[in-house]
Amino acid sequence: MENVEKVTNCLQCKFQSNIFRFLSEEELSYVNDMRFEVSFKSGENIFKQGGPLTHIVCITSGMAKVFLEADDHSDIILRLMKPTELIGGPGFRTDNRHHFSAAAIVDTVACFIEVSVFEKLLNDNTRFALEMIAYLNRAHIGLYNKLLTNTHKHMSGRMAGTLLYLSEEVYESNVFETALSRQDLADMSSMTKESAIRVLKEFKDEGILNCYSSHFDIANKEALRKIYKIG
Amino acid sequence: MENVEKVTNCLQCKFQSNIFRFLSEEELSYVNDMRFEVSFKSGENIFKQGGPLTHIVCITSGMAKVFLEADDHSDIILRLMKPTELIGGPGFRTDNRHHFSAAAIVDTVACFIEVSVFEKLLNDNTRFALEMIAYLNRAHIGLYNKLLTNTHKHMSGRMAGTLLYLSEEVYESNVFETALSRQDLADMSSMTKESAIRVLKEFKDEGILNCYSSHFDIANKEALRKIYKIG
DNA sequence: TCTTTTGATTGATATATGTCATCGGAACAT
DNA sequence: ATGTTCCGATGACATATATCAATCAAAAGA
Repeated sequence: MENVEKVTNCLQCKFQSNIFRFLSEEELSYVNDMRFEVSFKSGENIFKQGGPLTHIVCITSGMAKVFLEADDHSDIILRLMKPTELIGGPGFRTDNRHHFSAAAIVDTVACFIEVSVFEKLLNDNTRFALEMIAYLNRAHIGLYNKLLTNTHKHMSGRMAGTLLYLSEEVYESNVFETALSRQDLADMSSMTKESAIRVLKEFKDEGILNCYSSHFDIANKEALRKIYKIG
Repeated sequence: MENVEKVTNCLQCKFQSNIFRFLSEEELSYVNDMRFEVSFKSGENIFKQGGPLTHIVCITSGMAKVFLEADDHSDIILRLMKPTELIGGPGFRTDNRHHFSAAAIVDTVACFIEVSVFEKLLNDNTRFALEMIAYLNRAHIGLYNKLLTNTHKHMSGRMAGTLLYLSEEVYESNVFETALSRQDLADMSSMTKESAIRVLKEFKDEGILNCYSSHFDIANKEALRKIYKIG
């Protein structure tokens, strides 16, 4: 029972619902025996796009950004990972490589589980496999949204989307301190750092947002939502 | 054995490898009994974004475009579906809705299989479920590419990507006739119809491409590849 | 303390891309 | 034959966004 709590604590994937809830106690205990932890300092890579996908990673404490690296060295930040969130990757069961990079944005502890452990669980437990399919499909829906937003909305709409994401899904508050730089905010919104700063200033001037350095305070969320919706 | 051929013929998913190869003969025959065909005229919707996801669809003959519909009524064409390709959708095992639309671009026959049939197969056959996960992951990799291309490349790079996709993955030839309109090409490349026409003209002027109305002939594929790569 | 570096900010300017209006031709219906 | 509609094509123009250069402020070393 101790094992169960320990693992569900570590592994439960809040973001996309807990895909571990269908594991038996033995299975959870098995995962727990096989996992190990690694510490990362802020800014360090947890794994690297193009590198071998040997382990599935679960954030235990801290926060990480997951991002695509383009040929021209610009990045697209796909999402932020909080404790208990799981980072798999589409290389699983395909080419066994990472298709995005992950980096700690504050000091972070992550727990590593061998890919083979996952494969065993999926083989043994059908319900778990179905849950994994659902998990992947939810990720897919998120990507469709990102594609629509980043290709069909203007800068203010994209930045509004980023701020709403941070406030609602990451920090769960209208007021938050963030370790993200302006460049990070730009990489989340598909624009240059300068444009990000200018859009934030616009929001400030319109009284929608208060922000200085790392402090953010969304003053008018409805306005932000409208900007996001209209584009 | 007849059944097997019939179904693999209908169902094999060439695009993302055949996920049906791990079904037993009984399972294939079960699928075959449960499927039924529907004909669509060119331009007709096969299913609609937002609508209920009750069946998985497999193109038997003809061709269809799969596309996201934005709030402002503009579209993003995700990919084209040829015979024997499968259209599922991320609504499967999540919200049971379609997250994209599909429409025939020529007269098309599609075969429908109830979602519950799929769920039964996934439940009974672990290997099939693992293959489904691999299939989803490959689709995921494709989306990352689309995201990188459509947000970080210029128009000529995006159109080059579209032409390479058509030539290599859809028509499998440097010369092809297509039912796609200029608007469709634009929707595949995240730009306006006018811009698409202008970029095609550029390619023409540079001797990279010959095209008039629905006829396309890629004269210099290497140049196109380079344009795609550089952006 | 002083220097050095890094990140945030701003302004001027260039460029890519969208918008709008127009026109011609082909397909199609009357 | 004649209008009508739709699609492709083109030019003029507007505007969104990136680029470049220059400060400024704060943090980090030395």
